[in-house]
Amino acid sequence: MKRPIQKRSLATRAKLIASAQKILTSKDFGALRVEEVVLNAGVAKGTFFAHFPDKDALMERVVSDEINAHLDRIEKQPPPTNLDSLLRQFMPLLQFMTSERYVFDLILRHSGAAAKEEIGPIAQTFGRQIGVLTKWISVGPFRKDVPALILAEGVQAFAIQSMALDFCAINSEMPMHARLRSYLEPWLRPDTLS
Amino acid sequence: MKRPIQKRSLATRAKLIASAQKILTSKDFGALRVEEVVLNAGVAKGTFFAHFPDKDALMERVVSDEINAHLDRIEKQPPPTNLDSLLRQFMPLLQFMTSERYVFDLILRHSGAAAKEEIGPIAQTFGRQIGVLTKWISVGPFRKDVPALILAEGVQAFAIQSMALDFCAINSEMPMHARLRSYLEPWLRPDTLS
DNA sequence: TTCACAAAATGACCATGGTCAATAAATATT
DNA sequence: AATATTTATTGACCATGGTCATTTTGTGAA
Repeated sequence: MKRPIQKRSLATRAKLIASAQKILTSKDFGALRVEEVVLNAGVAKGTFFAHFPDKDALMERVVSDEINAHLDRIEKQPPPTNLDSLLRQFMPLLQFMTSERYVFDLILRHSGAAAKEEIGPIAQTFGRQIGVLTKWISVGPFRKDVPALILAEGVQAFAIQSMALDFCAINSEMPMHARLRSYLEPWLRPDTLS
Repeated sequence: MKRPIQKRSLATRAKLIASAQKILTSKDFGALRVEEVVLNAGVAKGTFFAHFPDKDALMERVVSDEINAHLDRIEKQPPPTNLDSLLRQFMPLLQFMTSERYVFDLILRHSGAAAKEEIGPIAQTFGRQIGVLTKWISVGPFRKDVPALILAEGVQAFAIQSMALDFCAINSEMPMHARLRSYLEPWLRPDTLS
């Protein structure tokens, strides 16, 4: 017979997440160890894996919380009236995503839902991003000959490309936002160019 | 006083690579174990890490060899005269890149050179890709209002986006090449749209 | 209250990538 | 040839993520 989830279990999960967040105030994401999380939370290692399928799942949870906070802020703003303000509103989020190589790789790995499985928290934030971008693009001064959804997906692709190149030694003379702008101008406003 | 690398060392490295390649004829990339590689090559585990900084480095080597073979073929072809033949010529490469989740993640992780370090073999193949694309785009029937290099980088960004979405359960009803085409039409030929 | 049983937690154990002090094998110097 | 010095190899050992049979705890039924 099925029984509901005990509140003890919810408390344990909360302890694990809180423990991770506490550790992350003084350590990089990449330096976080499962061992440390469970020690700090006062539970056994096996308990961790009863709550999260793997370490990535916890990191996903923490990182997606951060991304969602950015998206909350972004969604509160009025739609941008030009490309530069669109860029400006998204930059803090991109900044976070590239704050650490580990974080960027984690996000990349989970930006699409894994095949045939349930959509993960990071993939969900990508869905939200597409939502905001689609709306903003459709009401803003941007090209109308292409569906706003396609344009939004393109912006996402260019953002990822810009972030990836930002980690690259060769291309580091150009700041990320400038690179992104050089893609988005011809993508979103091809008619304004000679 | 410095001495040249011994041929014994080169032989060992070759044995390791050959061993990996042999194993990969009957196993997925993701299932390859360092233990198995050294056993098969008849050397100790420590020897492996004297030749490769980590497992990724070997995988990079093997995967980049494969990519370079594709690029050799691609570079032999005449420049495409339209978008569809451009796509067709690149599809086998993209197919290989998405043949396995492990391979795609590896490629993503190493597509940009790691900061301040030497450029890796996979990053080099991305450089080659940009080279071919830039040339093809500049001589083909594509927009001229944007530098061909920027357009080429955009194609790469869209290719990655298409591959990533191809792994995604939600979006899998649309084949990769069709998705990529829907991005590239407005990116490379914005004037042909209404 | 007691019992039965499902949910939760435990920690010894495993798998695998990676390290390093010690050793062996080349090569240069005498 | 004997010795010194640098390069290459070795394998015991470590770090860390992850598993699972066993035990503990909570809860509904009697």
